[in-house]
Amino acid sequence: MNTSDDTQTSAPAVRDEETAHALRVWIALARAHNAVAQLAAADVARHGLTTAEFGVLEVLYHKGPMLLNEVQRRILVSSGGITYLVDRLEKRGLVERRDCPGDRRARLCALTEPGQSLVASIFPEHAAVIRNALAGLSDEEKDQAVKLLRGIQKTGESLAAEG
Amino acid sequence: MNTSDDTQTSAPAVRDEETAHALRVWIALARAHNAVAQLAAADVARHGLTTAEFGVLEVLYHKGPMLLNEVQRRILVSSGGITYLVDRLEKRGLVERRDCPGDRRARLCALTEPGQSLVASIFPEHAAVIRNALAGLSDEEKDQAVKLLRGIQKTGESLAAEG
DNA sequence: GGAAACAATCTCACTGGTGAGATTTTCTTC
DNA sequence: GAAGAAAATCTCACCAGTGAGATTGTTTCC
Repeated sequence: MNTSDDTQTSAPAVRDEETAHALRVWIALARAHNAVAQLAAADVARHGLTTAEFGVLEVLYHKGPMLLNEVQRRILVSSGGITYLVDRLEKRGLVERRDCPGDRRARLCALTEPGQSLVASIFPEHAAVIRNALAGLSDEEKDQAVKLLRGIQKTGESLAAEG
Repeated sequence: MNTSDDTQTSAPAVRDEETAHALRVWIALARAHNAVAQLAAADVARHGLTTAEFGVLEVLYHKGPMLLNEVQRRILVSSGGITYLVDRLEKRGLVERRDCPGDRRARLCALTEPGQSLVASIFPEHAAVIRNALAGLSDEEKDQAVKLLRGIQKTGESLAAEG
């Protein structure tokens, strides 16, 4: 990500410096995310799950039954995607749809008994994979990282919101 | 990502604490990445490009012609993916394949003249989008973030390498 | 209490990307 | 210098996920 050939632009050097810093962060962010995501994906793949599928199971495990809507927002897929995803999990008997008392448009999504015990058996191991992936950072560094990353998220999301 | 109900596990509290920290970092990393990736994708989409397509063009722009192989490693797609990606860009006349002098298995990939000027016109604007997305962090915080993220990447990649 | 705006889900055609294996060329080692 | 391992790319069948629009139900507001 070399910007040293931008000498023909009229932007002041300070701004170029800031841009260069920002691009470095973005590259580092993408690579770090990719590295961890690959480990996470490889781990859940051993149980025949994609990360999205595991995400659904995990959120239902920790938060209980939930509208499709909410699951969708939490795991960041499209409306068509959540239907497809829950269809797959339902076919495998890990999840079930229930009517939502008080709103007949909506469906609740809940773990079945087999789904419950699958997550219970997978999750601790998966958490250990994540712990190892981040073991290069001390707890203080992890706190720092969370703070910085949340700052990035916040700015990004507010920019996305305004268009 | 609530782990406070793990009281039945035999893991010591210290380890649980480390795991909880790690999970928080992983969540924050995923959300921050997603927020910036969405902005980046929306920006390049205005020119009819996906992020992967832009990635190819950008790396060729900054590093010059390159084996398909190298492009593939840099933008993190599969072998089938890079063929498909370069096919698409080639059909649009933004990129061309050339024979590699000295190795008849390999193909070089290079920007065409239109490709060159497209990237030249898009890149500064795109860099500005990234700068804005990360404007919530001071330059010192950006440096910190890069350091922490590279640490995560390194651990992740070495874990992936060993299996 | 009816109309219109809004909300939750689902359908469907499509696309970006994967991964195993095929093909061609190069490197290594005997 | 021949055989086999390794490398670079491509092919192809497949799949997860998207997004526009349809459907059904709810809320709001006159």
